[in-house]
Amino acid sequence: MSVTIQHIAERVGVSKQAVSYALNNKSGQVSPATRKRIISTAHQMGYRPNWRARSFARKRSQIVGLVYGRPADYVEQSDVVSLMVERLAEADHELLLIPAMGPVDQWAHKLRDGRIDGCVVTHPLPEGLDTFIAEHSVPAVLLNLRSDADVPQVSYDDRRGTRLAMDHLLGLGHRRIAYYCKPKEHGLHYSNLERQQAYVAAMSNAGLSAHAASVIEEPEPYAASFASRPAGDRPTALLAYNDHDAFYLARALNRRGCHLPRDLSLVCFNDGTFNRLASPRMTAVSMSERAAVHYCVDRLLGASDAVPGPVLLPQELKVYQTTAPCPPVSSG
Amino acid sequence: MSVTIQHIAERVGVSKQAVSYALNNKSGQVSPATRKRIISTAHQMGYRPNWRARSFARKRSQIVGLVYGRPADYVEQSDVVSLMVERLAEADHELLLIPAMGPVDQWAHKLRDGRIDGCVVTHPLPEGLDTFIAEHSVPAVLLNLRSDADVPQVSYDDRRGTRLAMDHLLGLGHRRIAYYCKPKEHGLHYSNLERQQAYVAAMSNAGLSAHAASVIEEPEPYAASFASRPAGDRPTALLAYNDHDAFYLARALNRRGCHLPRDLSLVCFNDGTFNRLASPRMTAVSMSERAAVHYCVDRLLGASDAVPGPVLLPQELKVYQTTAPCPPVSSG
DNA sequence: CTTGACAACTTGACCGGTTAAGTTAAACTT
DNA sequence: AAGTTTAACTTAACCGGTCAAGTTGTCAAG
Repeated sequence: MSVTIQHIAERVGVSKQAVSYALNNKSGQVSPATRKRIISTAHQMGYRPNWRARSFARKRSQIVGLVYGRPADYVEQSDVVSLMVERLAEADHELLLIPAMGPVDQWAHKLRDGRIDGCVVTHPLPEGLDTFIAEHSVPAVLLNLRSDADVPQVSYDDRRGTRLAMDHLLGLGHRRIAYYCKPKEHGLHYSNLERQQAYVAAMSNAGLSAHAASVIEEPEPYAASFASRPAGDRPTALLAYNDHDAFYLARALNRRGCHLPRDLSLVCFNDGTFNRLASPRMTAVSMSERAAVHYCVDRLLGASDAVPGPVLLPQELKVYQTTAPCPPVSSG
Repeated sequence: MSVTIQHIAERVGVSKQAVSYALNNKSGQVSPATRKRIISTAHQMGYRPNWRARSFARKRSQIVGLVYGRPADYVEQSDVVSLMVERLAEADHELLLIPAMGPVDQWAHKLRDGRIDGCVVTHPLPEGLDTFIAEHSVPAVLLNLRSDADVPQVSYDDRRGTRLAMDHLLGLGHRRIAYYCKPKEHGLHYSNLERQQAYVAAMSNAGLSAHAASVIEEPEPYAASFASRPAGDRPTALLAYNDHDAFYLARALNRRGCHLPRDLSLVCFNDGTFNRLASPRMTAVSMSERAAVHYCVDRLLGASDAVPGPVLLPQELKVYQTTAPCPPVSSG
């Protein structure tokens, strides 16, 4: 089959252990002359270390896993994936995708049977996975998730991000501002709660009351009702829980002749790939995904200078094309 | 540390090999009674096979790789990734992402050192990888790529797809139809050549000559020139090489007051995630990515009933919102 | 009563590395 | 010159499974 260190050893006339030492640069174990002979022989024989044997012996696979919901959820995480791959490549590691299908106890063993050296868990958090990780001391970091379990975690400062978005909308003169999300899908995620709470707080700070239709089931019915109401009887601005839902809503509104930002100002959370291609590009609260991913990877691989508690990353407001001053006719 | 078959063997009072046989359901090697005892002991001790040891001994990792360009390219491949993960999960395999960074000989050894059982290579094809794969008999399938090397490959019937799109546009009365792509980025890919050739053929079949501005460098300059010309002096329809470029163009046009499909009908290739969220949703030539991915995975894992030569998959036209009848004023 | 077949194990080797613990000879002390 | 250190190796064990080749004991056939 392929060349092993044994073959090299025979060719050079040393033991296979000497070859191992030489190739791994263990200083002071092999003479420079022998090392040189070994290395050049290895090169000339086209030796490639057997990855399976090596990870077996070293008890490390040089692979990091990404745990996420169903396979399809992964499309939404594509920015995270690409950033992770990039960061891992710098450290000579690779990324294994681990979809969380079914009950945790049916697949979570993958996290501790040696196939990965550690993992990043991202939204949605499979039920019970955080306690599983804590119980079995799986090297893991929760990304954009929160948990009471003793697991490293990074998330975003959604309260501050929400304030930025609300200040922007209020500054543009908007008064009837609603919060838009699909409660069934996102109701459980911390970010929805924090965004919604911060929204309510910002409204009351401004002397306004949270708009009635703050939680919306689906884009189509909402768009229909929105389009049928007179301009004075509907929100002039919306804060959307995420980009995905916001795009669906924008399309539904578009089809009914309502255009952004003419008929409605819209700010969403996430300024990802979709938005980079969208037209009009949405004003968005942007997460520093790069910083988050770097933190996760460095924490998993470095393990040393890690901040102990949960890490909170800042958010930024990116003003693009879907927010405009509140039209005077419908203000107040 | 963790429980091994040796521990189970000692507890039950048999050899570790007996445990191995019992747990692997090798029929006729272990008595049903013993097997039962072994399995229940294993279960009760919380035994999990060591994945590294197992893949070392079995010479299989149960991991399939996906080779693609730079980490960022992966965002465009997110649909493929999600389909692959899904299909692989059914066969108890996992997906490792292998970005193709730098010269092939610097990283291609990853494809044959045992970390993966096989791989799918997708666009863009790293230079020389096809011959590397052929020379070293790496189990691989090229997805949406063509190569003269002796490597299994799946691609799409772009000529037929182009005909569908052109028939649609011609049927709507369009006569001044241009082909839009960025030659620098996509010029080398087979699909660009085929689409362009098929476009020219369709035009001449219809008694028309290919529109002058058939190859465009960048969306912004094109949109500017388009917007500045009178309606009678510009294309009424565009066939875009891909969704990504088409979205950029649509946005650039939008900003200049040109709206789809009022001022221009646009058909693009690919009906992926972007399009699912876009507004207006683009009329697109859709690839059966699911079929392609299934073919790749099945071929890698099954290896038996494989079609020998290159496989050509059909394309479909999906009529959405960016194509409309040619306005009478500017026709002819 | 012997022989053969078969079920139900056990023994031993192996996968290809890594690592700890010798061994040997030269160099360096004192 | 004897003892100690050290460089440069080798030997042996191990990682945790898998798999081929024995070794029993039991039962049936001849």
